[in-house]
Amino acid sequence: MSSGKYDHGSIEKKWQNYWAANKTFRSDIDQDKPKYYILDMFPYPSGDGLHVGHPLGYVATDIIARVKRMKGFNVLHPMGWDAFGLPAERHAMRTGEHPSNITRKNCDTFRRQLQLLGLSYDWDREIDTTDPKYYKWTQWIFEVLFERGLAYQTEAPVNWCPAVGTVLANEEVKDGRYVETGDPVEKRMMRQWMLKITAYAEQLIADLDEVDWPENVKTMQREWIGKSEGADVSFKVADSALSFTIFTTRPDTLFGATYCVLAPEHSLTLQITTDGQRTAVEEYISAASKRSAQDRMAAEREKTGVFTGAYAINPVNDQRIPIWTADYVLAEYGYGAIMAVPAHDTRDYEFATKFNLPIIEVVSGGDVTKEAYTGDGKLVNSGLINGLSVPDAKKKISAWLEERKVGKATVNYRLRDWLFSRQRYWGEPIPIITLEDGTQRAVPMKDLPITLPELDEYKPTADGQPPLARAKDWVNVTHPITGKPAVRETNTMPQWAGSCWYYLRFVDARNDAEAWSKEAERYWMPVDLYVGGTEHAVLHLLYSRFWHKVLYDAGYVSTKEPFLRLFNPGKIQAYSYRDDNGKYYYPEQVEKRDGEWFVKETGARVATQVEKMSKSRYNVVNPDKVVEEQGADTLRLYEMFMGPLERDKPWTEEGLHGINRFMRRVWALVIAEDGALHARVLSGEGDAATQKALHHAIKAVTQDVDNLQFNTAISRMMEYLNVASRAEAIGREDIEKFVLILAPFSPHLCEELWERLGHTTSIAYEAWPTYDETLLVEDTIEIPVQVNGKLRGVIGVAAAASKEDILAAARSDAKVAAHLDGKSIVKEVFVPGKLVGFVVK
RNA sequence: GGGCGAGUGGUGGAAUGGCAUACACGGCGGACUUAAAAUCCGCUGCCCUUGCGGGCUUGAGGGUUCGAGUCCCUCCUCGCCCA
Repeated sequence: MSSGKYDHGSIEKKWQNYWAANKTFRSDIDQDKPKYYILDMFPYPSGDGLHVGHPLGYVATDIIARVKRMKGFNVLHPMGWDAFGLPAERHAMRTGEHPSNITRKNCDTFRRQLQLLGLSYDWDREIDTTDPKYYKWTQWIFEVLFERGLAYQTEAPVNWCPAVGTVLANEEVKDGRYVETGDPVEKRMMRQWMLKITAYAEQLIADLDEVDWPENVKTMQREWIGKSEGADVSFKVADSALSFTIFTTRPDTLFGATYCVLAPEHSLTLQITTDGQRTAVEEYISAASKRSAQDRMAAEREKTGVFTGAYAINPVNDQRIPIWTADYVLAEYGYGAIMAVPAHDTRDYEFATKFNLPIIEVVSGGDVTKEAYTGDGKLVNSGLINGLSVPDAKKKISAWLEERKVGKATVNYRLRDWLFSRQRYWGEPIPIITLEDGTQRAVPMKDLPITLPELDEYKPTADGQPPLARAKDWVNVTHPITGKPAVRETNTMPQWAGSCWYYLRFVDARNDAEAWSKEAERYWMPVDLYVGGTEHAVLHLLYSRFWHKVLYDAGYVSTKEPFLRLFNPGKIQAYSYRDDNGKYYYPEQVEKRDGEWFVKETGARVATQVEKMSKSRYNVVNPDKVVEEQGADTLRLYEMFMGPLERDKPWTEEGLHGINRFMRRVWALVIAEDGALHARVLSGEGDAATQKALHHAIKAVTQDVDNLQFNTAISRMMEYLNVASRAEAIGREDIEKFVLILAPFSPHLCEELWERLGHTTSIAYEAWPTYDETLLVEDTIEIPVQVNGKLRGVIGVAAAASKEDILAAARSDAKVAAHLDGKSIVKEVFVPGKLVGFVVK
């Protein structure tokens, strides 16, 4: 029974069932077709479910995936879950419920919500990073790193969060607190697993030139890696056999070094401290350990520091200069020690001014009595490099240092090795066992995965060991080769691990024999388009590029870079309502009166603002509700119509209704009230204007989709609809072409229309329509006429008219003539097909 | 402090150096309706003008150009990243 009513609910359900039953979007290797791998950054399935902001990028990639299929590409478009994570573990600590239970429930919710949107994923490739069948291979990759010497243990200063009982990565700490929970974080020395990402620093910078990514993301990565060229210089400690090495980007200013600074954590700091200064230095070190790196580096913070009582010998002039310790020098950067040149470094200048240390100018060009001079100039007060420019002085002094064996030119990176272990339960176990003699072995491949043991308690042990240490039977093992007793590693991997390589698993997601087959990797990789938020611009994208390069060097993948093109969608925002006390109200609790907003119940005035959607701001919009009331097609189209994909923009209920109206008008264009095809579709060819609008729309949509400009593509389809709904007759083929170009945007509606137009197979693999350029050519065109740059008239001329005819017509136009009258024309401007201009005096 | 991006009607936004404000929302008026919703039609940047018509307008100010939202310089505001 074909209804005449646009019933989005039944239509969407019908086609979602059809796609699932027919596995319409399943993708298999097909050497005869060009491949297209389009990937969304997979989500962490939180307990809150989706809000309408999440699927913005997913809808965009879905449209591209659908268009590519229609253009004959074999499309790989998968989805999965980045499901390890702290919230599930905290839930487990509170309730004792195993984290996998809550994780499974959350994945089910996310999958259901995504499927409601009609996204054309190949669900047969769904992956879940917490599935042992998946993390078996995460462990395998860790072993690849371990065997290549890229995973090692070290005693490292770490961010320890006592409340959570684990270490945190630097990026998880802001202002001395854990960004997720706000709990305080302190520095602590601990034995930790590290990954040697620094070994790839140079390649990670260099290969950015080969990918089509937004420049700002490339810049962020370059800055994060922070390559700087300079020199290592060795300083002797006066009256002792000790020495220390510093790194400086300005070896040319060595003669201006008036003191040295060791980081509080530097191994020599306490050792060289004189008895008189010991108490002060010890107190200072203790205070510094409580501050975060970001906090310590903050330029606006007042500099602090303590004199150690010791002196260093400047190798270039044998001068004795005091050694201080100060927390603006970080142990993790360079060697944790610097030479200070206050005349030419702003932070040293600030420090020297505060503590009355001497300032010696060695580069001319500024006024060092007022501020540090960091520019170029001629070297002064600098012995053998006097008179040279800064770059020349750098070269000469570096060579001089190298000759005397007191230093050398070096490259330094801000990037540190990646702290890879966490003292948590809900992560991948690190597949390493330690024998009694302390040697460490990777667990043989045949024994992977090492699955997580069941625990009664998910908290760290009383003596501060990770939760896995509670599973005694699990921890104590026999080494499978030597038969000797050994213990398992009780640290787990950070959440980044699973997301580092999931794009590779997708190419062969059900392979139990290997992480992926060579064939599948060669066919599908690299990812042609990767879409996800800028919040992953550095970490996730840097970590996975690192793993990918290791896998490339090990011969497991065939490309140097995993993601060819990257796109960052903006965020969907929403209006929120807040009273003077900062209390938020739901949109349905407030009303607008005379341009101001009030709480309905109390009449209190509230301020409204556009903010990021979040539960705490009472402004999230639930996609389930939108789909129920207006349909998935409306939601999809609205999100694409709101504005440029890369921009942040606010959700409005009115805008959504406007798109729903468009959906209903499209329906009514094709389907009559009785459910049969509309009479206009059945009659004749259609007029030229309607056909022209169609071909304009095809052209625009084709181009705009390539550029991810979905908002303008939709505008053009609306223009077509505006023309077509007035037409008496539209050729059947023409209406089909319109349905075809709209199909990737609103697939359910278009499948239904396609069927009612008499087709028996899915629209998903129908050929993408082409446009006829000759139909777009106008016979007569309107040409604006300017006099002295101001628009004075518009003339209609034949498109083929000559320049002379058009200029004559322009001159004789009544309005134009009035502005030419009594003046002399000094110049005529003629832009074919565009404009005529006169310059008069 | 440095780098990058943005700033256009009441709102979201459109515009290879060439008719600024497409498309949509909202608003106003009308048709249909007992009425409302829905739908359809018309108008809708601002100012002056009864009208005809005229002037102004892309964060501010300058510049290049016959012509600037678009290119260049200075500045302001907001966002992000680095410090």
